[in-house]
Amino acid sequence: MESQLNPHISVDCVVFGFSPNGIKVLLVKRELDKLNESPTPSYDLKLPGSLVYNDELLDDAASRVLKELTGIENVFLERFEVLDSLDRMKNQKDKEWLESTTGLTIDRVISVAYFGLVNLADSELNGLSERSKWVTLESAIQLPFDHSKIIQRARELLLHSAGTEPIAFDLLPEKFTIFQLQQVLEVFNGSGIDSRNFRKKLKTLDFIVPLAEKQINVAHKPAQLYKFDRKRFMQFRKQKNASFI
Amino acid sequence: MESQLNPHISVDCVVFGFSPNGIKVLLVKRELDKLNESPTPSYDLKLPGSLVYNDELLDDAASRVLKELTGIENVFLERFEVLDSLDRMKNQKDKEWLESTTGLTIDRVISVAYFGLVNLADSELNGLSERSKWVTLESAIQLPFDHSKIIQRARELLLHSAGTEPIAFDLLPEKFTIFQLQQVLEVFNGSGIDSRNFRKKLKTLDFIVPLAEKQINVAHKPAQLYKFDRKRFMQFRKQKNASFI
DNA sequence: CCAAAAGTGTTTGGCCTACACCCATGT
DNA sequence: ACATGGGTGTAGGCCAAACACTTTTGG
Repeated sequence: MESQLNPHISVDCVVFGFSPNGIKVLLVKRELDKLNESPTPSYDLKLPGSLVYNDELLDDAASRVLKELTGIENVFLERFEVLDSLDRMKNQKDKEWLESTTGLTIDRVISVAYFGLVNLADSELNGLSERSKWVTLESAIQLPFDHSKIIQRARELLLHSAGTEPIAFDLLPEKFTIFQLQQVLEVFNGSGIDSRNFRKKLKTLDFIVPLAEKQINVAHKPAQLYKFDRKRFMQFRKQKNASFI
Repeated sequence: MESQLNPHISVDCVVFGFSPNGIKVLLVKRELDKLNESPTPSYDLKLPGSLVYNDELLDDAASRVLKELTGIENVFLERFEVLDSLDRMKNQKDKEWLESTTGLTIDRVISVAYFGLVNLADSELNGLSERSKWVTLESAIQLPFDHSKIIQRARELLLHSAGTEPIAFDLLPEKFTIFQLQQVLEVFNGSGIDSRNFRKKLKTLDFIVPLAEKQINVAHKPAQLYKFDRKRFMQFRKQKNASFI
């Protein structure tokens, strides 16, 4: 097993950006110059995704590809789907593009799709590469391969999993207050969580870990800071009716 | 794209067999003679699984492989996991076996795992092939590749979805008694449902429909018969915490 | 009459919900 | 002082769990 690209296995990342204006999705530019040899540079947009190395785990490949293509790192990506249709490359242009960029002969590619969520207000997103772009969900309906379908499925997942998947924590800073967590969950819910009951509930959840630290320089009583323990959450979610809302 | 085996992509099927005594899992014998050239035939057991053809959908591959290796067909198989660790072939014997049976050079294989459920009492299962075998979950703990781990994950899925997916009704006849339903759910649970509470709960569920019919020729008080209304169930499951256990 | 499963009510404890006020800090 | 979010307790309702006996049939 050598460190070379496997021509049959790829990953694709759907990264949603959360902002008060709405939800956007992160795409990357795909250069089409080499194919049609036109004098003017041309491109279209696709999901950040690529083939996987033979000695690479899928999770690692997803993080690597996202970093390489968009500059974004430290996004928690969750595997959610396997794409295996036989007509994924039905557009000859897509196949040629993939062969020209990888230097490999491509017949069939099975793709494992990942899903992530970031806060567009985060300053860390300033490392965004030139070739990547946030677009609205409405404008991501005619993408290469089956990428529009993947985005559609990820969007359904987003709507149905606010209380059972750890997506809320992807929108929060490392250290957050209970109030911040509540605000994010209220956006998913459509608003209306009682703060006293919410705090009581959180005290029983071992994956919300209090830190020996409080807010500073805030114009109110400084709040206790907490962190999210993902491992403990993964245990928690295995229980029968595991919802933290 | 020709009809040949893809050396990087496989499917594995975890088929659980339900019986009043407990749950069993379907394994197939793997001949090891060719490897060690011993005079006495020897084999061990593994999950029914195999490489996928390049022009074959994963779902189709899973059904085909299950049919070919065990003789069982018409089982609803659900995709539930992707296995991608780098040490899936850490046992050299497994790699050699796969290479000798496929005639291919194997480096890395990613496997897509499927899950299915059948009633061991069903007469249709008589087509079971000689080389396949139902074993208890306890005796399936030291299997080749990562098959024990796959079974473990499928078992968790089974437990998690017993009360939220309609899988219990796939094991019951068209007309069933509450006691029969309870027995099925008790096997999923690992046993222990209070019949009085269970009957109370069921009376509130409109998808368990009483028929104008009772048991006949039973050596006890004849029980009311019920049928399962799938459409009403689909409505029911859309609710937030929809579980009928 | 015996075996086997059918069927039926009440009590208890835990959990979720609703609800209102004082606290610490920066401006 | 005042604005802002931080942080706390209690009472009521609902639901799930624990618990035992009588009924109906076939053998």
